[in-house]
Amino acid sequence: MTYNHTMPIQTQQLQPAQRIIHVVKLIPQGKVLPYGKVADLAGLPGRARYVSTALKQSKDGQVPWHRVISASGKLAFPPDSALFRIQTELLWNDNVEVNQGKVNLSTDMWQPDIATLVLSLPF
DNA sequence: GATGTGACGACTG
DNA sequence: CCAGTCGCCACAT
Repeated sequence: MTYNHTMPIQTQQLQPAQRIIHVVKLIPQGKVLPYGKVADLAGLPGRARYVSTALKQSKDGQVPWHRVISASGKLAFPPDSALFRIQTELLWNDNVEVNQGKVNLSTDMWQPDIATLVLSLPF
């Protein structure tokens, strides 16, 4: 079929928040990913804060939200908060060390290869 | 629109 | 390292 500009190109359309959740679900056990990187992989550069918004709204227990951390390697919650303690425990369950509220990004950050992304991202 | 609020991130001292 | 500042962007008021 020849291209007709009157018909829109058919692409897999997922809403931004859905794409964020999709990316977060790809983070393997034992690895973490900063908010900004999640946004990048979701095709939303510069929208790190939107990642936290989307995660907060998704109360789906299937989303490994605890694997998303700040770019500094620190957990994003205040150390005295309940969520901080929960996230710390979930990360330890993943076999990820959390010391002083921080994880070792050089060893524990997810670094997917291009092929994995091409095969995993439906957009 | 204007304004305020974040589970952010880059920069600075 | 850290703490503060500022830019950023989606959302709620």
